[in-house]
Amino acid sequence: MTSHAEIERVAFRLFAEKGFVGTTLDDIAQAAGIGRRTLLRYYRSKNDIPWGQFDDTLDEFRNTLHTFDDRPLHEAVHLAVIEFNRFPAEAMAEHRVRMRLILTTPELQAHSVLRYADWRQVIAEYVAERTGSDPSALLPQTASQVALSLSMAGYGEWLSNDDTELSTVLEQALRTLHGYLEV
Amino acid sequence: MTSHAEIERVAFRLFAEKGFVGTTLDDIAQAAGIGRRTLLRYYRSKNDIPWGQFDDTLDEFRNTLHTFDDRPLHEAVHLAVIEFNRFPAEAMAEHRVRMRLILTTPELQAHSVLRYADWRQVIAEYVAERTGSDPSALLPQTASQVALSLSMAGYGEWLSNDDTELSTVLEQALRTLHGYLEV
DNA sequence: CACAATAATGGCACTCAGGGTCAAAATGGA
DNA sequence: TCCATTTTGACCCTGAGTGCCATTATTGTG
Repeated sequence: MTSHAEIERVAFRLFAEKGFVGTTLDDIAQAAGIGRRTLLRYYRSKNDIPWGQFDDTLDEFRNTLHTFDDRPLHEAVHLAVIEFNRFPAEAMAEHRVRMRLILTTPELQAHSVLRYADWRQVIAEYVAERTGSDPSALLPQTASQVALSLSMAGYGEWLSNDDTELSTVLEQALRTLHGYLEV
Repeated sequence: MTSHAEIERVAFRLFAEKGFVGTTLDDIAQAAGIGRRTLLRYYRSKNDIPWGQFDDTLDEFRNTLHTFDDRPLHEAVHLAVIEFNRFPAEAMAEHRVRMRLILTTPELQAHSVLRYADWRQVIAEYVAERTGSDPSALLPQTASQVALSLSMAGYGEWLSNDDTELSTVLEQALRTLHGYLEV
């Protein structure tokens, strides 16, 4: 019996050994004891393997946003982003490995915008709903783009300091933006 | 004699006819009267073809930034971004086609982060220089990420309204961010 | 003008990602 | 146990991208 968890365990081991590019789908399939064709049914592409079940978390993200309906809009988004990036302590080590791979491998960096497009859409829809506008309008799009850019800046900082907290750097990124825009 | 301009003219015609994905490198090479191998020496990849000589514009961008050394930091970046996106009136139609292709084709959307990485780096280095910090520090990274996110939001708006000015929407995007963060 | 050095070209063969098709195998009721 | 429905993986194909190398410009020099 094969599972996503098992495949990812095997894949990450190979990525660590031979690098993402240096690992072929055949390598992963063989190491996982399944056919290459089957592997590509579990994941839409090689680039999607490191993302695991990311899409499944978006529903929860949507709910989290509505948790903050009573807060000012920008604050609601900010708090929800922080909440989205909260993981149990024992999962942080794995999350670091995963995100370091994604954010340092050019192929995966590129692919990430496609995965984050849905994430941004969740924010855009929330902002649109609260402002009575269309998700494609300038405010929802700007808010979601900026939310992503702050997350990226935060993650970069987080990955370069092993002893920082994700929630802390995301907070710092927002404060940094405030300082940058006002001074 | 083949030139980048000639190749791109041929390529964009084919992209318009058969779509980006539906056009093969063989199609382009054949239509341009060159070998596929040669085409891949002119452009690092199929994804790079729509970008033309983008990298060459970065030196000018760097200079433009220093034009605004006497302005507040965030203003200097903002003005330079607008200046970077100024094109002669007769070039705007082509620029629209180019950017619409890039921003609506998933493969090219993904690839764009790799191309924009160098653009962001120019901003990060400028901000680092003016604040006496490292380009990889949080402020330079945040500033460059946000500058890109505002540009993306602006371009989205620009592409959806044929009669808007690029400089206008970029201005609007920044004002929208201010409004979003303060209200 | 001729000739040598250097650069550009494109043909060939190869690896790898990804997708379509289909028969075999596993699964899960009735 | 038998039938129906997924799941699997083997096979084959296309297309991007790379290394290698012989051929063909191009350019500089006498």
